[in-house]
Amino acid sequence: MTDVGDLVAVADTAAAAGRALLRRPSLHDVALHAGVSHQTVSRVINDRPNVSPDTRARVQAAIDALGYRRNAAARILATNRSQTLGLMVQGEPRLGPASTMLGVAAAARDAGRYVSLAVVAEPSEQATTETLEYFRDQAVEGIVVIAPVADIVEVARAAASPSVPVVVVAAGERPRPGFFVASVDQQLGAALATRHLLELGHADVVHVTGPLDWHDAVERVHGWRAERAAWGLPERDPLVADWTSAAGYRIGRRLLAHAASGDPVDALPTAIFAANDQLALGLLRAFDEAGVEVPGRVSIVGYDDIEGADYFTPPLTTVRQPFEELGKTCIELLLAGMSAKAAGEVPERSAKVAPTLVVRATTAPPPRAQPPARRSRGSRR
Amino acid sequence: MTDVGDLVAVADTAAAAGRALLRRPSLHDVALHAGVSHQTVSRVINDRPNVSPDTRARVQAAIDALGYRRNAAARILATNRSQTLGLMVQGEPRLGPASTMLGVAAAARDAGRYVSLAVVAEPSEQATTETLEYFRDQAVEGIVVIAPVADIVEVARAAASPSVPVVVVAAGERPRPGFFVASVDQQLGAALATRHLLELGHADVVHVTGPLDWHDAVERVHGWRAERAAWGLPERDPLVADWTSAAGYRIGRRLLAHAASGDPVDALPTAIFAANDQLALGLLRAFDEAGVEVPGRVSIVGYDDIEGADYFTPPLTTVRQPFEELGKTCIELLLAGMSAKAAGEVPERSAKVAPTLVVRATTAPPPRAQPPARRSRGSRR
DNA sequence: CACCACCATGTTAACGCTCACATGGTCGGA
DNA sequence: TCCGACCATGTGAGCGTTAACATGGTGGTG
Repeated sequence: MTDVGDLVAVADTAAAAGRALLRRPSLHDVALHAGVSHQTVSRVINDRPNVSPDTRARVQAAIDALGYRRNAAARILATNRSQTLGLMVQGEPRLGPASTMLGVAAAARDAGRYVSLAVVAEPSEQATTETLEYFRDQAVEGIVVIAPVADIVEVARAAASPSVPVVVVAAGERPRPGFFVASVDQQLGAALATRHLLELGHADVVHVTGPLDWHDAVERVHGWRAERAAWGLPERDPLVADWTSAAGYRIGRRLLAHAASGDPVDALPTAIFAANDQLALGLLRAFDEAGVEVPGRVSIVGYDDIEGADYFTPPLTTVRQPFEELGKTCIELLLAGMSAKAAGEVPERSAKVAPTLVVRATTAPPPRAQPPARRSRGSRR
Repeated sequence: MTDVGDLVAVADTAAAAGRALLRRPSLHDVALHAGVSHQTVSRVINDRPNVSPDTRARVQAAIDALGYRRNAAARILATNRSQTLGLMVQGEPRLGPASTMLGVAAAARDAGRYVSLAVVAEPSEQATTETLEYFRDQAVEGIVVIAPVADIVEVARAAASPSVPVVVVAAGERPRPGFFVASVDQQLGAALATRHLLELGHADVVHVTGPLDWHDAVERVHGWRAERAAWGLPERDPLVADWTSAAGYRIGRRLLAHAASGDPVDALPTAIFAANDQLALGLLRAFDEAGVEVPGRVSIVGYDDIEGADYFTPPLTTVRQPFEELGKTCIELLLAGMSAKAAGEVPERSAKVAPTLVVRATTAPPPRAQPPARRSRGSRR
């Protein structure tokens, strides 16, 4: 063919806009316009050496004049590299995952990659597999899985093809070759919360946990356990709940009821670490209704620092997670994995970002202890 | 070339997995394997007529045997249709936008489209333009813009190429040809909240609004205004805040201070409609501190129904928005726009989804009104 | 002065798919 | 019996790019 000659003749005389309606300019059009070969144009747009400054300028001018942009599909086809990363999230719009998503997307774009988003509604094996196929069809070069629930990780891990690195955002997973793990250090966060309470002089800290099929929940339990052990406290079980305020409230009521029953073993604890802010809110409400003072009688630490936590009654001491940083970390791991793969290595790595404690007004020394001259007696209450 | 012959010979004997390491099978490989032409294979995978059942089955078998999957890039290059939708969000992970994102992604996938995600950090013209170019490079066929702030919409509208339909998620925008608008009906939501308070017998309803460069905030003001007008109440201005609890708290304090100053014009209102739940939380806190009873002395309605709103003290009456449905609506509009464009039309449309009122415990009849023959004293505390 | 390296540039062939058209066989009606 | 319609299938070109290799000119070195 073709009428490319005509096209370019038009382009030379008419405005670029006029042509755009006809067809987007190709490398070839630019080449004709600049009086060079398409390969030279390719060299210019890819910033390759061995092009004279003069030619480079002329080509650049032609590019600008025609409003040329490289065709991504053609490039992908020719290079067999899609420049695309898959981002898979489970369909639960909690704030953390959402923020992580945005962090991932932003970091990916900074790295010059496209991001393909896929939502998997239920954490079933089938849904996960379908999603991975969806990504495979796009020839994504890496996948980020934001998977708060354990099952989904298992499937992702199993289905991950060896050639495509996967970063999973999930605390507590072990990295494997080609399978990276990024997470907020939930153990640290939980330890921070627990330590804060212990340092205030509390004899013990109770933990109200989220559902135990969530990684984050399990890790927070670990962190709490470890910190208590470090202070020489005996083993004890957490109170298992879910993430809702209703559950927090229910547990608060139960605690109050047991304490009222008079059994000293079941006395109302002086310090509670809740696995998220909603739980803390439910506890707060239960205690408020019962006239139990926070933090006078019992101290509470939450987790997440949700919007508004600073205006709970009282403002909540909690743990804040650096989600954007987490997103960035995901991409870093992925890119590292990709280039390592290209170099023939198959590394395994994990990375954690550190949460921070935000002290507000739900924590104070226990009723009868005096933290300045710290000296906790064996007895409690 | 090629060693395709060898490849397929291998495929015939070895497992598909063995070959995959060498090269992903192409149409051609499948054709060879099935003993037909590549075009016939193409017909099968595209479900086109004029293929005998027998052949179809044989081809299908070959596809399965080789684990063939169509190469998206090649298809895009050949058809000049990317099957990709751009999803642009502003980098603020509030819950609404996040849920909408997931809704969009899910609906797009159901419609067989890929979703390319881009985050624009600041709502500047430059950032927006860059994002649109990023999409243009991928030849997206439609764009969803989740743009809570006015400016970004303007830019998107201006930059939108006529050939790519744009759906903007923004209340109050006017659709234009090729520029669709999807939104939660914020005016309705605000009216619902206002009406609820008025129906309880309150003489007036004050509105604490979000920042007025947000569409949603402005629309809620409109809805509140309209409902008050419908009840024959005189015009009045809203109290402008932002979305934070701190602002709600500050406004609550100001209201209390004015009321304490004794000027009857500035008496403490009996009913407040807050533009979101965080604001409502701040108000709740201010009133609680001052010993002003909610809902005894003043009723409050929030907006969003954030997690935990049911365990505020007291549980918050609020307005819930159907974000997932909104996401679906976006895709419907976009697909309709795309096919209309293909048919040569250039429609303009908008669609709204309806929020619902969730009545809980922060609303009650006003102190002296008697809908259910209640009779409370004017004094407080 | 011959030779080779090196630089700027061009030429050609994929990449894997779809589209438009070509081919050959089958069947029914004139 | 012959012809055209229609069906099943095949052929070839082209989408816009990159990769590999080819070419011709220039300059430094022995």
